[in-house]
Amino acid sequence: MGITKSEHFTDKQNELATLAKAIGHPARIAIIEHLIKVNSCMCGDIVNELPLAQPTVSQHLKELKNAGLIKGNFEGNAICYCLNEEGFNKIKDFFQHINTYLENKKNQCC
Amino acid sequence: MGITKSEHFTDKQNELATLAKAIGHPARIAIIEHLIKVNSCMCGDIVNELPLAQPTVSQHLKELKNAGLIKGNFEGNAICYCLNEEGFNKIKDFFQHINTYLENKKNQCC
DNA sequence: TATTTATATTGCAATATTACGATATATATG
DNA sequence: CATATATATCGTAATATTGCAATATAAATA
Repeated sequence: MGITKSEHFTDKQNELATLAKAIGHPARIAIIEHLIKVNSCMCGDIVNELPLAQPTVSQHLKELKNAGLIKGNFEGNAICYCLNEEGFNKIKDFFQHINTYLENKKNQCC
Repeated sequence: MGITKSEHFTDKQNELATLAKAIGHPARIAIIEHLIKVNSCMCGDIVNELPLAQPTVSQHLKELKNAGLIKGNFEGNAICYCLNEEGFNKIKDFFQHINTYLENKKNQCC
């Protein structure tokens, strides 16, 4: 059906899924990596950096913004984007939990 | 178009996107969390744990397996699933990179 | 205010994902 | 081998995502 039954899962699970899903596209990975590289930049720079049309990039930026992974400020008539710490902090705990588990695990069946 | 132009991105970017996408569903988050909680378990336990039909769960398990995030072994006539360290290690570096950046960043526009 | 520049939104076609009933397959055991 | 149990696959409907051309909007400046 293409419709996720999110009402059956916890808020935390849905939130993590939303964050991971937002990261789950190569164009959005590329945007995140570019923002790390240059610290912050104009939206137009990202459009030039990616092999996608401007409306497509705008859409990807919107998804990252909605997920809380980036934020943008008007700077003149352009918009300056950069990473949003809040969003990444939410995922951090999840992966730390997993890593701690993986480092200490024993007696697995596989 | 619903078709990701993966040929325009690096292998690394596509790989990370695939991993994040696999995590990007609450049912698959629930599966990962359950496997951490019980260390390893029969496929049937996961089916009982989730509010989804058996074929749907089977499909989610397949996606996690294809992404390299879980693995399964036959144990009698059932299958024992557990986390696959390899997959999670690939994401780990990405997030560590981001976290290191976020902890040291300065002079952002936003 | 008119123009330019930068970004967002709309509308739509192509493709992907989610979900599940029905069914197939694989293993264990009688 | 027949049956039971566990899991996977198939087929299909509903919905979501991706991508872009066309267009709208917002801010700066002439």
